[in-house]
Amino acid sequence: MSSDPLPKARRTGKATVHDVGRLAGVSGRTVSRVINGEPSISPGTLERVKAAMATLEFEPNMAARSLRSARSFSLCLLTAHISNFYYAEVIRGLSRACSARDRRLIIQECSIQQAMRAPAGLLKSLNTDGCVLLPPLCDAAPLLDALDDVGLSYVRIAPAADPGRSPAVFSDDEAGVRDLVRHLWDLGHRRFGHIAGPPGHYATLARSRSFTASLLEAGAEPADIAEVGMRSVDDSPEESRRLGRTLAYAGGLALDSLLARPRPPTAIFAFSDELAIGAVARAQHLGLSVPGDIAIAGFDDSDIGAMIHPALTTIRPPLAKMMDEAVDRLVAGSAGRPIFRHPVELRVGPSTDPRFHPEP
Amino acid sequence: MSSDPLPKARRTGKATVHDVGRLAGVSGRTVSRVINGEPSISPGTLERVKAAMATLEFEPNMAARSLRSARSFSLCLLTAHISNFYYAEVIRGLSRACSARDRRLIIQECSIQQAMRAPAGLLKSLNTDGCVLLPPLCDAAPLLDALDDVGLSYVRIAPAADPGRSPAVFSDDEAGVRDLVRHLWDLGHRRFGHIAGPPGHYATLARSRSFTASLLEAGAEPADIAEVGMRSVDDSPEESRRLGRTLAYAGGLALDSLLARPRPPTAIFAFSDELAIGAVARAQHLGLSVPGDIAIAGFDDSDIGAMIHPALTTIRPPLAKMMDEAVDRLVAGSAGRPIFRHPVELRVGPSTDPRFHPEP
DNA sequence: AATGCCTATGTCAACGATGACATTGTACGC
DNA sequence: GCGTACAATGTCATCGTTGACATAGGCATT
Repeated sequence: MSSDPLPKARRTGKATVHDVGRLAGVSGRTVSRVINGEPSISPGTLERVKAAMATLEFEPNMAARSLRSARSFSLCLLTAHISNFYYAEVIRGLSRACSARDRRLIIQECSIQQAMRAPAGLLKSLNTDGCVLLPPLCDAAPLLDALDDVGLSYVRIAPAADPGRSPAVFSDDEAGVRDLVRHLWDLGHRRFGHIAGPPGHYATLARSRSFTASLLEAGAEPADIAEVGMRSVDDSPEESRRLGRTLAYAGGLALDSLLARPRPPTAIFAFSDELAIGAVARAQHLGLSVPGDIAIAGFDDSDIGAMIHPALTTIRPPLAKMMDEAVDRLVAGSAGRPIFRHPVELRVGPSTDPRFHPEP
Repeated sequence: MSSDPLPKARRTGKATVHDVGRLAGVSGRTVSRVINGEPSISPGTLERVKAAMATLEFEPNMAARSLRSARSFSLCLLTAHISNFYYAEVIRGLSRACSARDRRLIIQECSIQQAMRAPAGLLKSLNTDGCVLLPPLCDAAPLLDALDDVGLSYVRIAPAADPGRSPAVFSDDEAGVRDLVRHLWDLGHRRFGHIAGPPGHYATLARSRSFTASLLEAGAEPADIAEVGMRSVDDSPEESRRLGRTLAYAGGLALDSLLARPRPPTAIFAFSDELAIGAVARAQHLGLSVPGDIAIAGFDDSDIGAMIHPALTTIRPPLAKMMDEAVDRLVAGSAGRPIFRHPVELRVGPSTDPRFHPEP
């Protein structure tokens, strides 16, 4: 029998730090240091270890890493409802940001109620280093408490108006809405309508307040600023899903009630592209021309808004950058980080601007 | 000093199998058996252990489980491009199916090229028990080889026409297209157009072939069946993303070329809702009434198709069920499982059926 | 009664990386 | 020339669970 300590038969074919170390002429501990980018590795050693890792196609065993270091190297998107409208961009952004930092991205759909019912269970079992919370969960103080309790770090995605505690990544929705108001005003509109978002969300508040404030500032008559809400959104996934299917209809209904006013608006700003699309479809159904008879704008810059006829005027939050910041906060920590309001971009399209599509 | 073996100070506040065992009066090993649902636990023991787990809010340490048992308890959605159109439903379905089986869902965006360039790296580092491969990767034999090489199990999502090797979850696209053809034929249409999907995907082939075959069977003149493709889709995420933004425009261009034919079609079937939406928007831009002048149908039953005006006639694959089967195959294995073609559902809407929306 | 078999449970070590701590070597200051 | 400091690396035990194997008791079979 060889006295040379050959690698023991392992269940997985994978190389371990010790295999790499043996090949590079160092201990496994040193290989570990290289993996973790610890300082005080001599350049020569670094080189040899890296070469050995490449030769053996070494990939660190995440389970062992997690077990020993009590980190999971994964982040979680925790959200009440995965919709079609901007989640693709959110998930894409998170996925890339995670890849870039060598983290896994876990998706967990979970209503506040679920999270509350079994916070210990669900939140602990997530087994993750941190969570990204998307708008539907933004104002959920109890959930944040539960997360604090189990010691999970998190980042909320929120509009700048959000006075909430705790780390958050902000978009400057207010500024975007101001730009939109200027655009509509410059087109000559004087009577305005707003289709508000789901109640209880800071984004709903932020966009609505900014719309009204900007209009007043521009010189609009208070009587010519109308706002209609949509019916309350239950956060259970089933209900949200059902509503996801009908949110556009809610936009249509809201349009109806705006048009029923004595002095109906000529320009409408909807909380989201989804509501705006419903409003556009409803207007078309009523035989109205958009934007000829009524201008309609949304928020999100969803792919879909760009595909309908007429393409929506909308406001684009830089989701990719925001997700990048979110992941960075979770990985690197938020300590001492200044609040940054990610600027949003007004994207003018034919749904408000007649110059885009000459009527046939 | 107490001789009672109190729980040692642990880094995390969490209870371990031993803590639970002590409380329940059994060994940690038995607790482990309960966790894993192993047989041959006496009912009394089972009861006490479960009670102890509840009392201590015990959650098994995933890292330790993974390390010891060489499983990761997580599944991965591996896809080239996360789009807005049906990914929400796919991810929702996977997320729930995973939750139900106590698995984590990891999302990995990854082009074939990326996967090929560093298969060892990327695929190994995924650290997952199995992968769900979505259409853009369906025909990627090299990727499947790479997955086989690293011993990762996987399930493809595919149309039934796909002759590919290996486990897959099938939807019966052909049957759905046949139903659609019957619907269009019954409405009196006799000249047809098809907007084909991205080249090289089995779904493109399946839907296109079934459309033509069903029409011929119904008695259509071969000269009155037109098909136009869309330009080739590169699978790099950047390119896909860019195309994601413009796929609807591709639908519009395709419509133009169908309308330019000597005997233009009166009914059009697009490979996807996304292409169909572009075609509808283009038709409306040209001043055509949908479905008055031209009927347009899609595929996917995306939320968005239901929101535009007119709402799309489309074909609904039961994605939630399919994702459930996919997860089940990965968790429980595919051995001896018969192929099941998930039936799809024709959903008729006003984009083909004039009875839905009386012209104003 | 001895044998075998099965059920229910326990003991022990090991999965692979890393925290805590130890050790060597080298440079620097006085 | 000796102490101190720090850089570079090694040793060892450990994270929490489970695979491999052992054991104790019960029942049936011969």
